Amino acid sequence: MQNEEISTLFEEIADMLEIDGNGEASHKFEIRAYRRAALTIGTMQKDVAELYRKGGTDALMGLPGIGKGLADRIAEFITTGKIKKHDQLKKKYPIDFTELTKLQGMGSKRIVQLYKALKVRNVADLQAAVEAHRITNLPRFGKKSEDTIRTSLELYKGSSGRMLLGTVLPEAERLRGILLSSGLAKRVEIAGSLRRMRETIGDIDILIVSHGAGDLQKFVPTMDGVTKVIVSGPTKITVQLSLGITCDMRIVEEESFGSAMQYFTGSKDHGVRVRQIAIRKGYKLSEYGLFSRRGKRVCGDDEEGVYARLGLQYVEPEMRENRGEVELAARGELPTPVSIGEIRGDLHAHTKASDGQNSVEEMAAAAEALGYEYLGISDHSKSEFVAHGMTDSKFREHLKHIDAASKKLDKLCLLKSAEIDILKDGSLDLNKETIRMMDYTLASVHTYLAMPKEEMTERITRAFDTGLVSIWAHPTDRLIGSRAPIAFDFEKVFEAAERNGVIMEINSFPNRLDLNDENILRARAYKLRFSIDTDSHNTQHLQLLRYGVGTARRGWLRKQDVVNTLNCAELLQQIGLQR
DNA sequence: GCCGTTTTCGGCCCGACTGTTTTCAGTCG
Repeated sequence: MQNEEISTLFEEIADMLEIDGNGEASHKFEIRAYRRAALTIGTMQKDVAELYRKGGTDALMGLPGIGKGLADRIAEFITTGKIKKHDQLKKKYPIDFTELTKLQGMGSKRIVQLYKALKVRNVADLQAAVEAHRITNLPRFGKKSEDTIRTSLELYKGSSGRMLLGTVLPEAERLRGILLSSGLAKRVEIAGSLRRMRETIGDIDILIVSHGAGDLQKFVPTMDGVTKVIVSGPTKITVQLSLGITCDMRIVEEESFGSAMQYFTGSKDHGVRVRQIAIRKGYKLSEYGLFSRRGKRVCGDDEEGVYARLGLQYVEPEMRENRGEVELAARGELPTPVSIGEIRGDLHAHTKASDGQNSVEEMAAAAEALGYEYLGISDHSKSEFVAHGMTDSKFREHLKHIDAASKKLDKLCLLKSAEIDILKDGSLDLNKETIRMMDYTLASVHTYLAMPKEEMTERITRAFDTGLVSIWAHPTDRLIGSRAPIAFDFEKVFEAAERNGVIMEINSFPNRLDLNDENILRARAYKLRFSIDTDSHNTQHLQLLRYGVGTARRGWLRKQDVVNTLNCAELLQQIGLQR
């Protein structure tokens, strides 16, 4: 799948244009167009190349932010593997913008300044320059800048080598599809951390039951997206993908498919615990099966059988992290995690009224197509200037519009909401009268993220104590690999949420996944409920829900812990402002 | 370079913060 590559190229073109054509007014907007398109392509879950093959550039122009010019560029990449404009700019600026811009405090201007002064082309060069203290003396840089860059480098290193779940899973599914339709494989399944829905992925693991390993060894290198073969044997083929990640394909026998899935899904620690239990019960468990002491295969063709034979409840992949799940499974006390089919609606979605890319009506149609009962429209409040946040008066008009749009729908119910900024002092960014017109509210912190822990705790609890917050959106504000979570006292904040009935959001956006699994597990100690939302900014984003559901399952949340498994009437009764 | 119930031109993502300056460039949301 080439979505990520196209998105990256567009981002880089934007970065390079930023320094290339200074001054001209039209330029600014061209840059913005490239960035908008990069976001659209980078977050859509469908294969953009397939969309092009089926519908040509016309189909591409149906995507938000893609017009004639950008559609042509996308087509150019799909057919030739390059974008001429990108190549030309890159010749002028041979710099790894993609990686360098991931560092906080580094924009295209500073990157180019460092390139011109110190020949910094990539993250490694930058690291060397920081260590040699060569940055401090540059014009408009100083001690503080060097420190900021050093901190960013540390955050970067902590996440490097891994890619976002939301980037890798669609690619793994595409590869699975190719293998299945090749006629060479009877069965193909995704295993590893992808199956466990970890927030970042180091490599793709795919298990295959084949009709003949020889053919697969010949076929795999020809697959679209495979750039290099690293290992190729009868049971294991490792390849490099153009996505920038490796893929391990293991060819296993049908009779040991279940035990292989169990083994290769992991986690390592979970596997160790399960194998300890096997030993205690007089078995030996490996990827080839569950064997008796005398070496006789007892089972292995399906995973459920392996767990059952060991006297364990089946453990869902997302829960296999050795966080006590094996012990609970042995006692038959494992909670059943919420599943995606139980979700009846999405409570966090933006529209053109603020920074979304689709209209209320378009978002509603997309939600209806997913079979949802309700969709909460939650646009930004006025402090979110960049996001076209709305003033109180604009909001009232907007809420009326939502009501009118809802009346025209057969099945779907549109809910009136807002994503209201929690201001610096803990007050809300809209007045009470406006808020009272809504069905429920989301509140979130978007500014002053570096606030000290005590102040931030005070700010958040004060917002909760207004009694006007239904859902706390993307609670920690972290961005995976690029922004650390805000600092607050979990105990005090969760207690404040408890006494005000504030629901914790699990934001499904791939670079957020916030709350994350660990924080959900912490929050479970309180009487709190959760809402799994997408934070959609266009119709495509509604598809991102599965990442939030995966995260919720990693946090052991059950159906009854998640408010958007309720039907519309129950939901409004329980979370609405008029409760 | 995109977009349109003010539609084929002329808008569009502006303001605060930070660190560096001595009047502001760069980054972020």
